[in-house]
Amino acid sequence: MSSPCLTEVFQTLRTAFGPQRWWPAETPEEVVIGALLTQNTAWSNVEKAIANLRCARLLELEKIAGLEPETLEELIRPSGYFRQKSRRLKNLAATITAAGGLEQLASLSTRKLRQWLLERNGVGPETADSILLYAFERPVFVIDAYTLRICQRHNWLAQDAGYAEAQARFHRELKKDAALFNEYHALLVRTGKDYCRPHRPACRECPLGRFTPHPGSE
DNA sequence: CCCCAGGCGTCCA
DNA sequence: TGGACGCATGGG
Repeated sequence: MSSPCLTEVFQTLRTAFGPQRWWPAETPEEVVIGALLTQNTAWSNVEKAIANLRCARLLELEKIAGLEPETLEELIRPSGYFRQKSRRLKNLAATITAAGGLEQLASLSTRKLRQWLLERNGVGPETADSILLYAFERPVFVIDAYTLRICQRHNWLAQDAGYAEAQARFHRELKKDAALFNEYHALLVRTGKDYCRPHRPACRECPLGRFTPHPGSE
């Protein structure tokens, strides 16, 4: 079993953990902001930054686009890399606002929209796909460090598999359903946080234990 | 003290 | 084209 059925994996996680209710945001604009701020950063730190923005009534792209860079830096400081992220978030907010907001961008095809997002400074594949899935509800599977680590550790993917390869596997094998992709990715993050840490053996109670191939069980 | 977190851009061989 | 490196805070 070097290639388990990904639908079966989903059912197992869904039964083990229940619904995850992602993305933890109240509006699509908040998803965009959170997606940028959470890059290589613990979500607990992003929450502090989001709280600062909410408290200042600045949790909107149009308002962020008009802030002084130093002002934004201080608000998002807890989320780390605050100078980079301040510049990138302001640029992204200004570009989206200039384009007429998320509602206007929603008229683009998923392919065009992904391309448009990837052209923004500071927006790579995971950030773009997170925005596509969780802000625009497009059926695009998000690959993150947890997803890659889980798939590699269980030998569902080659050890050197990258973003595109992992995403292709999920797209090939699953029905293109935004609600499914939403829940699936959230469940993989949950699983990774609890059971698939780097440099730590797989935890015994990991619900995915039975999907791990044993030596000689080819 | 250490390592890690829901990445990305740049630089250099 | 691919591997190192910088970016920064906060928690375990």
